[in-house]
Amino acid sequence: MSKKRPETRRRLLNTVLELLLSPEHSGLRMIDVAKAAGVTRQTVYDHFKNRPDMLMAAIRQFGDDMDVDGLLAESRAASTGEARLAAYTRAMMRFFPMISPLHKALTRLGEGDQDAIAAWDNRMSAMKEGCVAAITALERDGRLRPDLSEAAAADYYFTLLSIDAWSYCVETCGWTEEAYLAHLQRVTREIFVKQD
Amino acid sequence: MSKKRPETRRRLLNTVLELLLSPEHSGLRMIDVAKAAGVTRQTVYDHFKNRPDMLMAAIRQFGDDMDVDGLLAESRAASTGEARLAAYTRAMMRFFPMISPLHKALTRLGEGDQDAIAAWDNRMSAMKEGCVAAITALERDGRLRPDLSEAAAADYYFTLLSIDAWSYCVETCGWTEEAYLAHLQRVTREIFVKQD
DNA sequence: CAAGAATCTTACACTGTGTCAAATGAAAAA
DNA sequence: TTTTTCATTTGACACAGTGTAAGATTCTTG
Repeated sequence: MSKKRPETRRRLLNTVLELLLSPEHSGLRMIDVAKAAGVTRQTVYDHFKNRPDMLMAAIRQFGDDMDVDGLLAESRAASTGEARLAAYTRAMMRFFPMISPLHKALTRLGEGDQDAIAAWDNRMSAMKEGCVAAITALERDGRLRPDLSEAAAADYYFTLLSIDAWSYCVETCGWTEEAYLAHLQRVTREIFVKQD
Repeated sequence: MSKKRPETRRRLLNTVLELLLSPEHSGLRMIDVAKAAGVTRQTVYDHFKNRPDMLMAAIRQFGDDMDVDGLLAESRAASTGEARLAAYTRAMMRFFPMISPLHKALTRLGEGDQDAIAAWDNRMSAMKEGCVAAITALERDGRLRPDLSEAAAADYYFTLLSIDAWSYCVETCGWTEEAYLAHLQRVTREIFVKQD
């Protein structure tokens, strides 16, 4: 059921993502995936247990195709807490334009595909660890605002790094990506970093 | 199709909300609504054109049942921009616990019920006007940070008043509602209000 | 009571998911 | 080259859920 012809599976997953990200995106039925991949509906079921399983596999592949480590390298290499915070924020802002289309596509599939959405949310919340690491580095430098606990600061930093907030300002309100990043850098500095 | 027996329609809408907000919430089929309301599936279709239409009516009723004007009175009556900003933030934080369950229920219905979700989003983004009003009042007092345009400040204030951010900190991370409100008051003041 | 409206009953058409078994076809092994 | 094997195809089928239709009831109200 899982690994018939790797090439076909690959093609199916690419097709799923393609359809999911296509502007129309009016449904995404199994038959649509099959047709677009030049294959029978049965073949889809030969490769994936069911719809949620197929979607989860597509999401996983999408994630794997991205060079996450490369994006995070600068942040991890930062020598000071402040530098790490800024670098992590910058990294996430580079991330968002890549994942935003898929994010929006997934939020509009509900009910039956709950598992797939959970898989995505899980990937997203891996970001939280980076938030914790950045705040921890800041605290270690003695530069975290004294009126904030490490946990609370990490929680709130995570909410500031919301893709929905980014999407609203950049995609809905027309901010440039640079303007949003600059704004967020100022905000995080003011909120989290102890001022001399 | 719309106005048969007002009492029955009312009962149906209440039932929809009840089921939507119930902890299990495993599906919400038309038949579930009918049974729970002690009525035939046909009767549901006698009162609502289809599923999205029914959901939209339920959402509308939910909104109408809330005393929005009462919650916003303090903000509208505020004499200074700073007071208005603080009052509006406070009002929204009183709002969120009431609407959060429905918000979560709606985000997990996708695809076919897109219209209903759009109706909800529309109601939510009415909040934006309050954000603009608060920021405008601040600007009028000459207390808006000079490095922020009125539009950009309103955009970002709106993202800070995100129910998802509230939900994450309060419901997921265990902040008290008071702590979140206090935090948000400090953050908005620091970000938007010109410091002397 | 009688008229008219709301609701019920039963049936059907349609779409989409998931399953099954046998037929086909193409590539690897003999 | 022939055989074997395995992915894919074909053409069903069962099932669940939505939406529609027509006629039979039951209720409200004049």
